[in-house]
Amino acid sequence: MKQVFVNIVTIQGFSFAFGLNEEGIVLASSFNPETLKRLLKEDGYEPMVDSSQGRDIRTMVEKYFKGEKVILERIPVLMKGTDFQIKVWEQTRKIPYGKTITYGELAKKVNSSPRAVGMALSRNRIPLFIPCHRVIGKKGIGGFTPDVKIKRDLLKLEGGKP
DNA sequence: GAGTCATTTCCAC
DNA sequence: GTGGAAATGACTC
Repeated sequence: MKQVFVNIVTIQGFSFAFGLNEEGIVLASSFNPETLKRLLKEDGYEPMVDSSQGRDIRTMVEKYFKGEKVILERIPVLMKGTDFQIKVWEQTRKIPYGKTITYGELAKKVNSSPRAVGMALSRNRIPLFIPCHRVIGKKGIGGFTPDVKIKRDLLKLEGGKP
């Protein structure tokens, strides 16, 4: 059983946790530390809360929640999923900070349908590092797992709009 | 405005 | 296995 270093960041009312391996690659993240640990265990990892690892990533995450512009897409992550899901996630990572696109636009990029895109995004195990909160509906914010409220907060954080 | 179909995955039967 | 539903949206009547 492989060990995974888990960092938990609690700041500005957010509670965010991520797990990384010895190489510093992010394996999973979640807005609920318990959910993250469960995810890692289901994947055959042994989560170990140890903030001595991944300090640079935690610093970036903390800055991000304080409203600073941080390039999270240069952090290495492990994308595990179907070909289609990975394609959608890669496109999602290309969305710049503070910008949003619709499910329809993203669907066009991968030659698919908005519905399928939403499904792929809901299977995203690495929120924030894959900025799925920047993908919104054309007529409404769309959805978010586990809670749409988090998505709204993140967009407010990036856009600075009330 | 309401109904229908497209595309991919998950869940319950 | 199969059928319905889900982070939607575009098209038709």
